Amino acid sequence: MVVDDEPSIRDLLSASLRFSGFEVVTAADGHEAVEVARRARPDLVVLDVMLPDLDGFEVARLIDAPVLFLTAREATEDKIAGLRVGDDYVTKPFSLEEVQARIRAVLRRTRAEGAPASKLKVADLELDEEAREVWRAGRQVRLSPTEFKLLHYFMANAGRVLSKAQILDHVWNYDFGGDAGVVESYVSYLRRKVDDVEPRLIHTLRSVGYVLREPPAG
Amino acid sequence: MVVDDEPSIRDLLSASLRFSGFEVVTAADGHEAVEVARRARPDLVVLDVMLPDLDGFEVARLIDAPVLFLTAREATEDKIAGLRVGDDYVTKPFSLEEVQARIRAVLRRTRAEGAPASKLKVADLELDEEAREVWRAGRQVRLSPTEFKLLHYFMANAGRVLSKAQILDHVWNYDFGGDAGVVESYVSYLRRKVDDVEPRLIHTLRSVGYVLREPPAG
DNA sequence: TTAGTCGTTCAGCAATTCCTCAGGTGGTTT
DNA sequence: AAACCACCTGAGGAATTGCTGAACGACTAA
Repeated sequence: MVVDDEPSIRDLLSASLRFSGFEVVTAADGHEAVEVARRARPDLVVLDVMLPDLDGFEVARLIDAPVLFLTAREATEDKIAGLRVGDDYVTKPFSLEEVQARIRAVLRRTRAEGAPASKLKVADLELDEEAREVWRAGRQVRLSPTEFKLLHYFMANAGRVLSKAQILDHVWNYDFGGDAGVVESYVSYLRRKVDDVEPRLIHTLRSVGYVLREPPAG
Repeated sequence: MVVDDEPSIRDLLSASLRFSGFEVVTAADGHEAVEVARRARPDLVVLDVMLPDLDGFEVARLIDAPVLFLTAREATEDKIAGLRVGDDYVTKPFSLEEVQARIRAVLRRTRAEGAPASKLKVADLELDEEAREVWRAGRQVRLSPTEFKLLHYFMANAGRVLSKAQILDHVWNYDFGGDAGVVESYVSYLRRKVDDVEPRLIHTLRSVGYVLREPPAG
């Protein structure tokens, strides 16, 4: 369940989550959230702390599901102490990769049982979401946060062609104002760190975008 | 639904889309777009960013359908960050092939389920729109963007005779000023790259045009 | 404070792509 | 056979696109 009073944020999150295979319901304020949650029984709630009627933490108390809070970057310090065990938070403005990563982390912790491996693997490139580790050809590679998010997005969409605009939309914060040049820079960093051996996995499709995939045999 | 205030663009797009089997409704400004969309419930909206009354992004917010934006080549950089997930954009001046390719891509992403293969095949020549790959006689072939668009147009119209004027209208931008000589050049490139083995698939019909088809057995 | 990391921008260079043009080829007409 | 025509293709210059090193400020840890 996605709870936010701004329609643009609500749409952004629900479209992105639906695309990733989640079933999504939404609510625009605290009372609606409580009501919808009672009927829909969500596995997890993405909840803006700042709602027009109720405080996000109050809403969380009335709902029996783990919560991922959305909070303004300033108002964090004093609030995060109020998190229940199992909950987590993301600051606005966020990137979709960030939100989805946190959602998966919360669900993983919650559904303690049969923990899914949470490892992505393409050829001899491996990424462990949980441990935040990346391995290429048996060697561990250190990545910065943005490099990690970008590589994760590539690996989660291995074989699919991704435009620079798509990458910008998913990996960078939704309010990022810069141009696609920064994507080129980070692809360059990734190539140096994790794609400096054969077979090359990150391929440029000129004036289209990039793909991460094992090159075809022929 | 096609939304643009210039009648020439509106007609160009709606004629081309109708010919390809889409049902099309049109609108000339933002308010009309919102109204028409409410009644017609389009699966997708092709929307000029620059409208006389409302901003294209505002219109998009008021319509519950994925959007393919049409934007001027300059005004892209700062705007593409404003796309919602699932949306896409094409810069003016565009080619009809370009627009149709993007439309198909958006619809494919949106109707997540039962994704159609999106593969074209003629004899031992195969083209995968999604992966942007081309294979001839089991070998993968690398094509430039224009070569790819041209081959796609040929394969989507396999067996049909295409005049150079038709090809120019579909594959090249609508403001292209040059002559048909460029089509000859690109047909030549294609022949070298994908039609260098038997059976020959691209045939010249002198003073008529070209056809892509498997030659009859006899 | 200092050193280090990170995110971002930018400019110069490299690679690719686009298009034009002109000479050559081969078919068609006179 | 000669003249004409449509077409093919190689060459090359211009433009576009992408890559990467360098530099900057913000931030963090020691």
